[in-house]
Amino acid sequence: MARKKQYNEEEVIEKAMHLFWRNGYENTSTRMLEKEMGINQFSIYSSFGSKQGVFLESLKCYRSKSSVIFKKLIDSTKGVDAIKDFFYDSIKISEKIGNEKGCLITNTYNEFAVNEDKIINDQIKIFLGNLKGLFIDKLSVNTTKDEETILKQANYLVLAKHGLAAAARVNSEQEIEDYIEMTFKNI
Amino acid sequence: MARKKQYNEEEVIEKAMHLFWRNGYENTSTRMLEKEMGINQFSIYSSFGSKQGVFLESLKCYRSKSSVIFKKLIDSTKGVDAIKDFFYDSIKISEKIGNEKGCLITNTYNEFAVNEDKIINDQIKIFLGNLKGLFIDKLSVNTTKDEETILKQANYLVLAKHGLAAAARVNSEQEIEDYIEMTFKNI
DNA sequence: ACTATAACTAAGCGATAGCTTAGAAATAAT
DNA sequence: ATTATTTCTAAGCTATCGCTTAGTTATAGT
Repeated sequence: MARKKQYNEEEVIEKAMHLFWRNGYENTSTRMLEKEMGINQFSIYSSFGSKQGVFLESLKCYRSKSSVIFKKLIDSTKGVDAIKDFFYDSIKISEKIGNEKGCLITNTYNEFAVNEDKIINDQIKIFLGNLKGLFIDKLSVNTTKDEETILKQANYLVLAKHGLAAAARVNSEQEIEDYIEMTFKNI
Repeated sequence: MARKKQYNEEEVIEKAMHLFWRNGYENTSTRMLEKEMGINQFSIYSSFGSKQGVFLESLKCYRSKSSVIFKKLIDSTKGVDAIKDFFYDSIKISEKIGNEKGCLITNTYNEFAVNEDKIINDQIKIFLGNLKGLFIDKLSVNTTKDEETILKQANYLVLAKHGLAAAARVNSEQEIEDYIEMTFKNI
């Protein structure tokens, strides 16, 4: 009964994700989005409601793109080494997904820690909470460790992942490898 | 021959520093600055030239406020333990300086890694370069370590400091202590 | 007391932000 | 072919951004 959409919502969100990844949330304007996504502001707003809506969909897209390495981590029986692999994988997947550096989640965490937007911060908290849960699972493979140690190490690893994402933006491959190896020496 | 300034530039910059610390650079407007600093936009611009000028002076103020713990690190002969003390001190001084959380330098690093403002990024690079140099000095107290190990460990510690600043914003005192202890376990 | 000069206030500048809307264009059902 | 409905384009809305300026007020030197 009516005209069809001339764009695919998943496709344009992927383009938006790259823009947010490169520039951050605040430094991405709706004009930049309409240029990158290839559709008009009207279409953006009718499909996603708001700039925040586009961003939340972009986060969803990011999670879906990186689900491969999460699945690998979940399925692994290697314990701590599975987490170490995950650290290496997370660098590789960033290059693969979009030839971008760092991690969209960490960038968002850093940007919104100061900003405070409840909806987006909740998303990040859920994401990091899940990550910590996964780390706890893998650390628990070693049954000689008590619960307290496991919790400490999981907290440590989540924060180490932040350092890794920061490193990935500017440091060399060798430095990143050094950082990962050093991190797991302490576990 | 003329009227005198009704404000002290150092005093108003300290107020600006707190505002930038809490909100970040982009999320601090000149209207917010004039309210917090207690002076008119005209006065801000005649004293500091631009918003960036106010920020650069705020960074200078931050460095001067935290110089105490840097001096302690420089003067110490305790080697690696001096760096660990510095980690603990940096948490304490953040509370002392302004009852603020995290680290203005790290916040700035995170915000401008995406943004790219050459002058401000240079300031951060200098700051982090100096920090790494200090870490190398202290690690070198242990003469059994080869140069390569020292460089790796210094890089690691600079990145660990990022994780620490992130942790300081949200985590509990106990979690922060755990993180620091874990970081220095194998150094 | 007068004057020159700097610091003050408050209004406003152009640019850009997120978002909306009026009207034209397209299409599935009749 | 007509119609109902949705998508599209392009212009424009209000708010806020960093920054400037016109005009007033205060003060040190004469």
